[in-house]
Amino acid sequence: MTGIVDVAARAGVSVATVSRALRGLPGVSATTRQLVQDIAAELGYVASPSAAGLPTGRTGAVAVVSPVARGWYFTAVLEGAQEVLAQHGYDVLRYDLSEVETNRRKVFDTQLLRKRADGLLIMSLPLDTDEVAALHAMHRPVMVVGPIVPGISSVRVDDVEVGRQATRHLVELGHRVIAFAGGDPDDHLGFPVSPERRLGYLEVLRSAGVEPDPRLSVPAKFTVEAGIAAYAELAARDVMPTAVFAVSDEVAMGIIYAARQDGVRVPEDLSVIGVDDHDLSWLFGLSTVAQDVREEGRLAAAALVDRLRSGVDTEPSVITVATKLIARTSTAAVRT
Amino acid sequence: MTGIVDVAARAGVSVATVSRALRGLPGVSATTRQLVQDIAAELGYVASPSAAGLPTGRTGAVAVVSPVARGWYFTAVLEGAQEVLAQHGYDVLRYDLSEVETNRRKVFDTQLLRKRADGLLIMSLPLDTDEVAALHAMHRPVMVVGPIVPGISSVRVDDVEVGRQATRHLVELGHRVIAFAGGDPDDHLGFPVSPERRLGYLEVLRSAGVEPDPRLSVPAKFTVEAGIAAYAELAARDVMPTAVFAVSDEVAMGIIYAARQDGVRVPEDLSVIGVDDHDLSWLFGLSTVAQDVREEGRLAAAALVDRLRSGVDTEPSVITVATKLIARTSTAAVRT
DNA sequence: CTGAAAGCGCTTACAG
DNA sequence: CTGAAAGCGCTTACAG
Repeated sequence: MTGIVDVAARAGVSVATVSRALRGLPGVSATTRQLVQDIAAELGYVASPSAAGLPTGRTGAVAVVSPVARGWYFTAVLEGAQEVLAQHGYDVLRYDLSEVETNRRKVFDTQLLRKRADGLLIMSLPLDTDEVAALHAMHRPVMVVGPIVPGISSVRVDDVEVGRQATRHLVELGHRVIAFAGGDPDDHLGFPVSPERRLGYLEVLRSAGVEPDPRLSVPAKFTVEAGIAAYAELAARDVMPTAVFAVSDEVAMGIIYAARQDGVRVPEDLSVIGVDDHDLSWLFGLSTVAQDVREEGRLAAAALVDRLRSGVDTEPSVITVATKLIARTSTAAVRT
Repeated sequence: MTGIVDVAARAGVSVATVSRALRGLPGVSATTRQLVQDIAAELGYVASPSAAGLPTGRTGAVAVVSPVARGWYFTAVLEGAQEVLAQHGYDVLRYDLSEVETNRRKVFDTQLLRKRADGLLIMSLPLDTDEVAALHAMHRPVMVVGPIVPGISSVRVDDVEVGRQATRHLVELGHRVIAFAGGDPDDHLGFPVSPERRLGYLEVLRSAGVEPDPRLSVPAKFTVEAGIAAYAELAARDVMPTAVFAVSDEVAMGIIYAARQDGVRVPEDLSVIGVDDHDLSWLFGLSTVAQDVREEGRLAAAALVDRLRSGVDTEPSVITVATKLIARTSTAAVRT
């Protein structure tokens, strides 16, 4: 394998000069630099990250952590992040927390990740106090996309506003009996997305003069199956809504599916709106509050790269990305 | 940051002993090993991969390469692969080739990846001769999932059989005028998936006594949009099929969408079958030839780990994963 | 079973 | 502008 000494020998200079020339460091004559670059290219030489990382402490890699391996949202964030990380020459190390406890410990093992990656991009993960402390102890730049975590920079959407946008759309269509599907009763870590979206929902309802009916709130995690279950739950209660605001598009898809199975027409009998603008949402004609998740990934990665470059650990910042209502055919004016 | 010398000092042994004890190497007394392990745990010590990698040449990471950053198929393979890679302690380095030429060169830059990763998992990528040569020159274990590449081990499904299974299902439902949507006219690299699925289609058609009509074959890449375009193309021709075999579920979704927009009922007027069993296929009632993509990822990763462990570069092997017809509601008996 | 020491391939003060 | 040399934190023959 070609090493720096091969390049140095061939170029008739020292390895120090090769190192400087190739990394664009000052103090190398233009001629020498050109020569070294040419020879490196000819030999196909690339510095070994392991070897370069030893003296510098830098790995040239960024770890991207998500709670589960898949899901539309996480892959979209990853795609955006990877795009800008690659542009800046960073490799992407991917971790997920699906084999829960083991991985979680592994990821928050200060030492491990610190030795593997220069920075950390964490997706939408409820973090407990210890974990936040571990993250700080890592002394590496960290960005989270999703929730606001005290002391850590993040890219997020305004979830209360998301709830307002969705509910306002339904209210403007004349709906007054509006259900909310979202929030996980098992979630003891206080993942705030669902509660905040619900807050916006409650707020708009009240300002429309509607007193929220607790029977119209049903729990649902962020899956299609949860949407199906939420519809069943709703149908079993003694008040039927004319519209439902689902916490995500996947939940909305489940609700639409279950409603149709149940002989309920969407949107004639029931309007359904989701959140995200999932890749396939348009296929369902799903109205939604769209967020540009790839862009969130890009912004987070860009901010991370900035901090990696500058070396200064700036004040935690919060970037809020705008969301936008997209009305399609799953919502319609209430029938009178 | 805690290093091996800290552990050694605290345990009152040499760094060599710490190294051996922690890696489970023989030649360490049980007492010493226990002591060292305890102290390492207490200090939260983890060996630096960079430092460990220098003398050994091993990085502890596997690179997973896909042609594009997303898509249901690729994320499913990644999920499966990551699962077993993580179990065996390998980190996952993720690359995609979306910023085409640059990245492609980067990935197939023998030296770079060789210095970054111990092994390579390549997804469904048409590889040209030079690239295959580069892969071999890397002298690292390589697995591909998807196509068969000469001289490289792979995990794949039998795409001709996939074509047979789908077409046989339609033939058994009485269909005789069956279209095929798939194959990319721009694909000059000869990516064989579509052609092979088409081969199975032609074969079953002929053995049912039907002479394939070239007007019933329309091109389509692996996207929903391509499915919509394929339907339009089909509808514009002067022979209308009673069924269509789409090269993937996403293409099938597009066809169903476009057909319904066009006032054509599925399955009453048109039966549609896809391939994959995409996560959301059941929502569309889509009949499909299912492949267990996560399992393909797992198998590929397991084979890779085997070769990484054994060190011997075994003969290229090909693992074929079975596919299975799932009949749902997008296909029905032909109307008489 | 254990340790001293060389070496992996780079980077970075320090001299010149 | 350039080079000699120390050092990054490990692993691995080699001795004992």
